Amino acid sequence: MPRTMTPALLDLVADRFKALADPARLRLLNALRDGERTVSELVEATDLTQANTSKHLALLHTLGFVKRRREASWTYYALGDRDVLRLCDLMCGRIEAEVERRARMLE
Amino acid sequence: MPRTMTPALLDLVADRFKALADPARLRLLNALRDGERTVSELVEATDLTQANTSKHLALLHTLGFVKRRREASWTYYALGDRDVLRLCDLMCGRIEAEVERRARMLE
DNA sequence: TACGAATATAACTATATGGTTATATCCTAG
DNA sequence: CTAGGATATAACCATATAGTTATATTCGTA
Repeated sequence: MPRTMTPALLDLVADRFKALADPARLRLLNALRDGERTVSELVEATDLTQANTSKHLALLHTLGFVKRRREASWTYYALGDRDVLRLCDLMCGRIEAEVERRARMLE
Repeated sequence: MPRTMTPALLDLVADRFKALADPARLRLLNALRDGERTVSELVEATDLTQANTSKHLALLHTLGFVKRRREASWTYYALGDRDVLRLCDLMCGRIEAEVERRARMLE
């Protein structure tokens, strides 16, 4: 975080964290782990409705978390870059640490 | 992100991203960059109301993003660990990259 | 051209949550 | 033990948004 966090920059950062702050969107990103998928494949993989899936994907795309490629009548989505998973991994690491800390307190 | 993202784990991750998905809380974390601060100092630094500040700090504390220490009638808050800023830096890095990409497209 | 599959969007509702005001709690001084 | 400062909590309202249903769009094909 740069020292000079203007209110505008703070809003941008907050918006991006907000995009990751939803279980449905995290499921979608996780489903893209192994490569690109069509919307229908993502619907299948995540158990979300088609409309809901499209809406979430649109948001993730706007913020660059996923990229897309049209081919015939399908849209293939893929992770935007490696940062996405790195962010999630960092968060998971925190949770693991927390769980361990709690386990140790119960010993 | 581990391969097996159970719904419960997804909720935990989402909750943590949600904590960072608010400009007011980001301001508080940023204000803690250089070390611990009392609540009143944070109120002063962020222009939030006292009640609002306390509420946000309570949430950040629950999730381990800040730690606190009571001394006399003051509560000193500090960053929970280095991950917090690392997460924000990653996000800022994404934004910078995005801005640059856009600038290049206008050339 | 008309149809159907794949995807996107619009309108709506219900819920979650950020900010405020008011009050409670905790601590120290006198 | 009372007063006052520092912090936390409660109750409330207004807004934002996730999910749904319905419809629009886009594209290949009969």
